[in-house]
Amino acid sequence: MDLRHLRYFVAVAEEENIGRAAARLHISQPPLTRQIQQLEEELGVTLFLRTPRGMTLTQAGELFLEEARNIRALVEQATERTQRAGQGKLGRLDVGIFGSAILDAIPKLLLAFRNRHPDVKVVLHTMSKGEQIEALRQRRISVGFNRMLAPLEDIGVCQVTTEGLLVAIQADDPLARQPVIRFAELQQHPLILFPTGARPSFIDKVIGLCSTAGFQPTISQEVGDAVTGVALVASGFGVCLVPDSATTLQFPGVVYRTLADTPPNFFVDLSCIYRKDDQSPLLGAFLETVEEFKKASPAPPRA
Amino acid sequence: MDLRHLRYFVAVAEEENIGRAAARLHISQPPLTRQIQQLEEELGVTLFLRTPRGMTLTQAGELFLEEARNIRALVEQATERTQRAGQGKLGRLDVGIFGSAILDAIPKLLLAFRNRHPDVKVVLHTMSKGEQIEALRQRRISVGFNRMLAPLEDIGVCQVTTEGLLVAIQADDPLARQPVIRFAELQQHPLILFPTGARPSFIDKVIGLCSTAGFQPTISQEVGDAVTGVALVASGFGVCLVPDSATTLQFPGVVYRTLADTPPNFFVDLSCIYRKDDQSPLLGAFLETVEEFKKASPAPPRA
DNA sequence: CCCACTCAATACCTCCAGGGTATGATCTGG
DNA sequence: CCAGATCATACCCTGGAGGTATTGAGTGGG
Repeated sequence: MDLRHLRYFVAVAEEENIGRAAARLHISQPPLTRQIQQLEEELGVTLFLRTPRGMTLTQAGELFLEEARNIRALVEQATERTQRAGQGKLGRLDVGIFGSAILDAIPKLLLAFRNRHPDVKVVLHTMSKGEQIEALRQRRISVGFNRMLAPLEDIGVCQVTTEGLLVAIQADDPLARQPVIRFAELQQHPLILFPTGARPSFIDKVIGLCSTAGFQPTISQEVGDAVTGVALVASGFGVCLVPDSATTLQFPGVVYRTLADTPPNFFVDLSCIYRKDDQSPLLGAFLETVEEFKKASPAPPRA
Repeated sequence: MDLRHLRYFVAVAEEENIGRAAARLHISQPPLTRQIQQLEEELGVTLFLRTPRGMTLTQAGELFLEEARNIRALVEQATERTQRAGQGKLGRLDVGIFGSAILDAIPKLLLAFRNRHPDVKVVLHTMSKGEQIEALRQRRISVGFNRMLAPLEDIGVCQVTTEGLLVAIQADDPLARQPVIRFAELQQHPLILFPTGARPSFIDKVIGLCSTAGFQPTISQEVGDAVTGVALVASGFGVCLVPDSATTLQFPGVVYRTLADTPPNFFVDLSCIYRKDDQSPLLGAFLETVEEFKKASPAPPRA
């Protein structure tokens, strides 16, 4: 049996006349007759009563008509759904993120993606940079988000945003009175650094900035993410250098100040990573959305 | 697309290897490769990732695999169900019956049919002899049950049972003291006759018997069916001649007595009727059951 | 009562597509 | 670097789907 048989059968059942059904199917009458006979023979069941006025369904034929319609509808639906899946409009995308990156860009990006592809289920997994790469290689995620990603053989990188640097400082600190702080002025303040974990990381960037400014920083504490860092600032552990987006974290007793003299072209990047060999249309659609997002976002701020 | 494509696709998806799948399908490898390519082209979707180790499904392929399995299962089920319907093992059989025929044979017969064909829904419609024939012609029923059916051009008849004749009489009637009553002894008793409606009927048979016995009966009342007739006997309206099976009707104050001298070969028949041109396997199966039933039943009693 | 009409069925032909064999291209593991 | 595995390509062949012409059967109107 063949889907063609079902199509023909339904046509004949609906027209109750082989000639008209053949016309509807854009074939001639004799092949249609044969196909129907073939179908009946294969099933071993008489589906139609031949009357001088045409064909009428038997009880078994009535039943088979229902089934045939179901099957055809299911086939239609299957192709439609599969095509949507093939275009990255249907399916599931596993995304690795790290704690404090959820602050600004990622939610907006994911929202944009959801709007474009409402039937894609996006599943977020919080994991560190190293875990993300491992998970990519094991195909447990398709995309990861992180900062300071070194290029790798099998992993592609796509920069999502660049941000400038701010300093989070206690509101009652004398320096907080200045609208802009010079880097060297931080020398006497103990630094809270993040994230712990795989190096190189944001930590190294901050330490590098200090040496450029001519001093060795006093490290007060290393913490996992920006949120914890700013919380420690509120508690008086010191100051903390954070990306622009951290300003969405409003802590009582903490203010953010611009740094006057970060080097030109300095920025904190947020990138997403993916398998270079991943041809999945879902990944393609996602990276497309990332590109759109970069275009729509304001140009990277320069310190 | 074709059911063949689905079968091939499922095999490849399960084997994850075109060569093995081809072996399983009893075809050679190249045609299978082509069929898969064709399927992908038609859908416009990459279903498999070609790796040096074989084929693995893409996300869209995974989805299509599910759908393909569903479709194939549905096709299987459809053919199976249709075949059962074609063998008269599945479907619906509308049966016309008349009130008091439900007494003995019909329930047993329907029970036997239900046991043989548990998935056939038997729908009973109470209707008179004339209505049954009309309903057969309009295909509203497929089988009718009645007595004294004259053969017709388009309607086939099949005798189900033959029964002897009894007389229902008040228990305190003097005649009731005899175990056997001769027909002529009924001469003084008013008769309750049934059924009203289309002639010839059981009524004519009873009147004929009376004339044979040499008297003109006094007609007390004509009623619709045996149940009502026996009820009137209980109320003292007279006596009522009924088929054997009426003894299942136990009314207080009514007894049944054998008639000593009904003519040889006399019987009350119960037959079923059907369209001669009805080729439905359901009808065939039903008539088969009727034949079985007749064989299994005791030979027709002779008065 | 017969002829014209309507359908389905049959006979026969053509051609494409599905299947086969042989071979190529590519990657991997010893 | 070679042997083996795996998918892809090239090419041929045959069965079957579709086409045309015709027959067969049953119906209704004149």
